[in-house]
Amino acid sequence: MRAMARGSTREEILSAAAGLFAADGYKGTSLQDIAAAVGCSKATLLYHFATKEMILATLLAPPVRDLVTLTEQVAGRPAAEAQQQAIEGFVDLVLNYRREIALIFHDLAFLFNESSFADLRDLTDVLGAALAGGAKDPAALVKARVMMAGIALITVDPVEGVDVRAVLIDVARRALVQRA
Amino acid sequence: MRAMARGSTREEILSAAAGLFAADGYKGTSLQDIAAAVGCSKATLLYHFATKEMILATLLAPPVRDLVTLTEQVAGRPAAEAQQQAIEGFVDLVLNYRREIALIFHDLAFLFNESSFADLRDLTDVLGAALAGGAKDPAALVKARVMMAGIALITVDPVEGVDVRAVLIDVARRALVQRA
DNA sequence: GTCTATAGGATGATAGAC
DNA sequence: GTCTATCATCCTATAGAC
Repeated sequence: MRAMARGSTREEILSAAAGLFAADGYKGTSLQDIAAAVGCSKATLLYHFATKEMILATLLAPPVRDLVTLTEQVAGRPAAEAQQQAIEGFVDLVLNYRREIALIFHDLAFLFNESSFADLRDLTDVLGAALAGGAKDPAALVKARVMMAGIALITVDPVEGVDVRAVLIDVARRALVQRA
Repeated sequence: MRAMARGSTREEILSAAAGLFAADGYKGTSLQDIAAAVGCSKATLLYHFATKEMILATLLAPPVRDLVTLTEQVAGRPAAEAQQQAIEGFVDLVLNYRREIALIFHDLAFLFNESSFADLRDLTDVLGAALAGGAKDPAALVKARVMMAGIALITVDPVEGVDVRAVLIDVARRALVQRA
């Protein structure tokens, strides 16, 4: 047989890179790391992809494409309908591309896995339990985590003209507190 | 005067590092970058801090300390009371340490600022508007962003034994959809 | 298409003068 | 305490043989 049925080198590179980027982040992964995982040389990587960043761009192209599609679908619909569709569409998109999205947040994993900050996970688990309001089911814990992460992430890009504190508390209560 | 009243070199290093880590991430910031920002040599940095990681650890110590305090405070209280306190306490903690928390998520900023992915911000803005359900006020947009980020971040650390999709859709609806 | 070899530069950290 | 000079290592990317 001339070539292997599965996985041309190019696809093996993408697969290995996806795993390494998700585990160690983009900057935390070197061409050497990818080459070792694939079992080829760095030069081979750069034969198939012009630069390291092109590997990342190729990996992220499908989720970005789906995001474009989703935004097009919700555009111009009645607000309430668009909202429901945006919620379900975004959740599905995220679940379909877990690995690609996880690599965006690699520093989080880095921190949680560094020995010096190992307690962090325990701390957030305790806080998550409190946020779940005593509910012990996994669903409540997932919701608590979603809210912790979401609140933490608004720090990346501040918003003007709002009482951010009040808004964050409100959205967390809506999401987490049982209605009477 | 023997020494400057404000900012010993050590504190100038911490201040410069905080800004650079937040902007470019921990791995994306070199000792050289910090030294240039402070106006000293790399050797001076490493006189004050044993390693680069020690600079990060020093920076993160206060928020971690506050997180410990918060978890202690909610521990052993009635669930409903603990929940309210956890929500407010966590929001305040995040707002108090915006910069320190932002550095954890630097890859996000990296992606959004890379020219190849410049459209991403526009896309998420459109999706955020849809998630806000037609509401135009900044508060609704903040809530939409919180939910997008929170949902995206559950990919970092999957949960077992739940219908994740259903839970995510439920928490997003609770947080975002106006009640009748 | 894949390799070895290497260019050319940045990195974290150290040694030792002042 | 701060510096210059340097080490040893890593990095992305290229050149050229096969």
